Amino acid sequence: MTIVTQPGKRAATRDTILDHAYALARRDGLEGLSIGNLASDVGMSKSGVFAHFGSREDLQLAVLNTGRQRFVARVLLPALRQPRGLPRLRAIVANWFEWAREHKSGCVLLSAASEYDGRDGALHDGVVAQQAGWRDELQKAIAQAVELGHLRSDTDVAQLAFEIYALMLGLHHDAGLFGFDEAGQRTRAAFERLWRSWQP
Amino acid sequence: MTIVTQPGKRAATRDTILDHAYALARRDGLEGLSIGNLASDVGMSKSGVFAHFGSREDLQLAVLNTGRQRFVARVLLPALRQPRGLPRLRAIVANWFEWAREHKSGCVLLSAASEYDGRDGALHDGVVAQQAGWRDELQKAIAQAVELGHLRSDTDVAQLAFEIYALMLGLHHDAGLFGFDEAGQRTRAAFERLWRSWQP
DNA sequence: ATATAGAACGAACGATCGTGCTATTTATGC
DNA sequence: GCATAAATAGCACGATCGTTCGTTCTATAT
Repeated sequence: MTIVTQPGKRAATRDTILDHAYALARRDGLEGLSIGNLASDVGMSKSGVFAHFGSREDLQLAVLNTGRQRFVARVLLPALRQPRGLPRLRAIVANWFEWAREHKSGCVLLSAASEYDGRDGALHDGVVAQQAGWRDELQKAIAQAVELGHLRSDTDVAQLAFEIYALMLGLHHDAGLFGFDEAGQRTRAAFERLWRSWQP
Repeated sequence: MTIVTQPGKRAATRDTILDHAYALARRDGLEGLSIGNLASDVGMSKSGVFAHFGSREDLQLAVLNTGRQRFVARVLLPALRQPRGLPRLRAIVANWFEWAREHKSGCVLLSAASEYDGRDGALHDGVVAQQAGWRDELQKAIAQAVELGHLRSDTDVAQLAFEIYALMLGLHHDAGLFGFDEAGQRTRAAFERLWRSWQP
């Protein structure tokens, strides 16, 4: 036989665990994630799950990384297939909007940001790195739109990135507490105003 | 003697506990708040602390309420001494800005919003009520500014409230992760643009 | 001063936490 | 098919969790 039966058996199980862990962390946050809970959710023993990560903190870091990967795959990568400049930037925002719709009941990345902003340690560092990296991607897309003349040439790139991010925070916040539909409308209206005010 | 020595001895102790609990919850969130930790922080026994609240959930609700009271006292009440309309609205934003500076290492109300947005129960309901109440106050102040002609007569009150709130979320977020100073600048710049675009 | 009520303590409970360690099962390489 | 290695289970540990209960201390009222 030997299609090298399971070269990634370990990795596959780990992915399954992370899949469940991600779902649990969406509800309870990374701090609310416990190995016992996760194990019974996956259908494994506590020690079986534990062996894949070595510590709870490493598990949390892995879940954070899972969130990062999924966000990039859902929001950034599809947008990179759009032409540089405003089309790509608007695609990022549109994909992000859909991400928020799919994650209105809890986003690991955002809850991690508020869980670890006031502490220190590996998770704090991981969250800051993730957020800084995403902000950087956002700024790159904005800068290209400025260079191509799709946005006003005096656009403050970091400022616009901040405002875009703030609106998405507002969307997540209101969607989680008051429902997605109204929050989505407000966010759309705000973005239209935002694009207009940076129009060349 | 009898100056009715301590009519509020119980209430005073409760306030002391809540003061410590509020500080701990700023760091660890309401979900990270534990009675044992709190007791040793206050310098009391676990059961002594527990007796003041009856359950952990009631303690968490009391801390949430403490946060609400402090926010109102710090942000809303001083602004109510300003004349109605734009002055009052700007005072609210300015006080809120200072609140964010003082709470850059963690705000109970905001972390509670992200901890309980995807669950149900008394804490979820409390958070939603608190947030809805604050949004309502914000809208009241905006509506007055519109009525007095300080803002464009076609201003969408709920929309402006959403955008103000989103900017403050951005401030909290960036201040916690990247430092207050830059986040503060961005927020100020965004507000100036915001006021201008709703100017009559 | 003494009786009474209130507040805080101390110990214990069952449960769960993260983390080791040792079997046992399962999959791989010859 | 068998030896070997990897993956998972089982069990136990110390710690901490929220909660209960009975006791002790403190402050009030007579």
